[in-house]
Amino acid sequence: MSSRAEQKLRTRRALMDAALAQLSADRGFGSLSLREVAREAGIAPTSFYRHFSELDELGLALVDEGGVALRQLMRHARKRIARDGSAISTSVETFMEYLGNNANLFRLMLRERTGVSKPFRTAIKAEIDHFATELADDLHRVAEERGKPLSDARLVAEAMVTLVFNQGAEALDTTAKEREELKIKLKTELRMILMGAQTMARRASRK
Amino acid sequence: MSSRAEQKLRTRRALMDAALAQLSADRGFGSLSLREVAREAGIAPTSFYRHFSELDELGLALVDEGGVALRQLMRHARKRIARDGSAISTSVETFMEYLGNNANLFRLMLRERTGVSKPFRTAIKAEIDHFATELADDLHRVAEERGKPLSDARLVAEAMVTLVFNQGAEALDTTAKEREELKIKLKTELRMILMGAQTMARRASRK
DNA sequence: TGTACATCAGTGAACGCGCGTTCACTGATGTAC
DNA sequence: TGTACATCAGTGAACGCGCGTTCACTGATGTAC
Repeated sequence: MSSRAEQKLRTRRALMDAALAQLSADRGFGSLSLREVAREAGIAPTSFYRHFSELDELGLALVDEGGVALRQLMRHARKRIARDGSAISTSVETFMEYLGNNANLFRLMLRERTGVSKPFRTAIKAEIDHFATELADDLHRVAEERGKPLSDARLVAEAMVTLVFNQGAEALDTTAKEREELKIKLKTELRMILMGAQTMARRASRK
Repeated sequence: MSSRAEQKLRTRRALMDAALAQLSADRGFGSLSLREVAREAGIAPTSFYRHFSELDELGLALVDEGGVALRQLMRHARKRIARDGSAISTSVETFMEYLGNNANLFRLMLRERTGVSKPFRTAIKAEIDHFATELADDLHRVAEERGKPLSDARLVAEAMVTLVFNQGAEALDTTAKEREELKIKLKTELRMILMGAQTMARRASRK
């Protein structure tokens, strides 16, 4: 690649990093300004347009990266589960690890998922949907392997994803100690859903 | 009350209603401006300060009203449950009814619950917390009455509230048909949690 | 390898806009006597 | 009941500010021959 093209990519990255760096519990993507992001990235406001046609386009590029992180997370969790067993506990641990290592990326995903911009909501919903679908497949497969049938794996997966993401959002700005408590709560909640779904499946087949 | 004081209250209400009226799927409280709300309420921008010291103060007044709506909702649901039984189904129906009748008030609560302003988050968390506490009490009481012990009623209540509020947020901008499907999903999810919690309690006591 | 030309990331000045907030004011309503 | 004064919700002009976006430009990098 030409050094000019490389430099362009570097500036693009600087813009995305600058936007990410501004996010916090009290700062959403919606409150960023193009001028501010450019300033933080060290370029003139007008140069922004060499990389994105508007600020939201940068945001959607970040959402894409968030989707990549989610898929990595799932791959990683599967490997660990294959090694250690204990699907729920390992999944929660892996999720919380990723959360900590990509705090602002997840912040963006978690907040804009229910945010004000339709393109953001749509893009993030698609990523989470994909996540839920993979989880549903896993649940189904494991249920077959263990001979413990499950009622409505897809619905179980969606409920789990809802709980995981909500607790994740809470975990973002808490102390390590509170985070440990959140993990325990979350694991218990997930186990309840799983047990409930197994019970419902058993009762349904007994009829 | 003096007619002057009455008039003041009327203007205050007009401001709050104007703000509420601007909310939608694509419009959060954070994107409102003081000037816009005043314009919509039919007063000069400067007059706004006769009623609130800043826009957020108006928003927090709306959150208070949201809290009142939540408590009404719970009272209403209890009455209907006492009459009709079927706690989960009746609760979900009542919740969705309230949601439809106070769409923008709930929109505010649901969105700002994870929003960018700390005072909003704190105030809404307190309202939802109160809601969860009451639900936990109910769950506990019913469990005793029916002789079906429950593992960790508070945690069950929190998980239920999370699921109800998330599906509620989704239900706000859907067709009547999709909303019916959401209700069914939600009821099933709540039953799974409840059953799971009962199963866990039984297993724990068997040891 | 050297030269002439094309590309294009980054620039700085300039624009019009809606914003929050201040200020001194007006005039209807309320109150004291 | 009438009068003189106090209160205060609502006003309009004015301010400075940061914003997104346009434009014609510069000069380093890339390319064709």
